[in-house]
Amino acid sequence: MPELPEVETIVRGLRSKLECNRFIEVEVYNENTIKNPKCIKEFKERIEGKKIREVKRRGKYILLILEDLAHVIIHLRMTGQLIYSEDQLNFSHLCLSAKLSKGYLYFNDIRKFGTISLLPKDDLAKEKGFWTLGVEPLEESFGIEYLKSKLDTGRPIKSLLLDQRVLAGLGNIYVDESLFLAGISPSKPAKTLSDEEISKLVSAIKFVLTKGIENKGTSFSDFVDSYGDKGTNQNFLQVYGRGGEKCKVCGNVLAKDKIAGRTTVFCLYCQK
DNA sequence: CTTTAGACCTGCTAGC
DNA sequence: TGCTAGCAGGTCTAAA
Repeated sequence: MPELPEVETIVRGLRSKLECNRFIEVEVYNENTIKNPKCIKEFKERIEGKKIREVKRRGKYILLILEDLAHVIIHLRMTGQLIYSEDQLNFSHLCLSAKLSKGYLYFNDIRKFGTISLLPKDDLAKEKGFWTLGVEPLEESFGIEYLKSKLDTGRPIKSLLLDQRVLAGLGNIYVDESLFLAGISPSKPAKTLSDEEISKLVSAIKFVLTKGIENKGTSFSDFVDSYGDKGTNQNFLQVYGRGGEKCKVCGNVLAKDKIAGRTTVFCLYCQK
């Protein structure tokens, strides 16, 4: 579920609650959630008692940086939820709970794909997906020049945009939305994009992500922020989840196809 | 280098 | 009403 705007929404909600808070006691209910260290006992020993110094987002990862600079690296995958509460709560798919010096932190995950790693700051390369992330699409380092430097391939542009080593944080929703807004077909080979298309695409990505954050994320089914509230961005989607319905711009029926292994919705007339 | 299928899990929905 | 196939925001691996 969560792409960059959803993860950013969660992080913004957690920041004031977690920074300077402290892990008192951690319970793990699903051992597979903990990737590193492999041993749950060791995980608990290394996190309990530690103060949280900083809460950050990088791509779709949530980072809790502890006082000893060790990183708790959390990935929500499809259905993970990270919820803070002053009071104790119950969840139906709880994977981990933490009693803090003030309040409680819960990791709830229906499909149990989500992962948590705890790594010393010199060992972050062990979390490979995290370590190899590309640039942040909302930062200045992402611009026309950067995108152009990555386009020398025959891969479909959608596949490139989903590649976290190129751009950190885009997923199926925001890629489809960005390509629609830029008027580019998702299957168009990356190397055939014109300068004008590259420029439009950069703007579209930044716009779509910024709006997603303003709307506090897209809640298609499971996404909730750190307080358990839904976002509103689903009300503004142009193409995602609308296959077979009418294009909001030209009125033609939106196409649905499998591209880069993912369901892709686009307009044959508006996207070339 | 690239794409694709399968794996990891559970729940929801469309269709019979 | 009830069952089943197919699908879902993600990523990793193995195989072609």
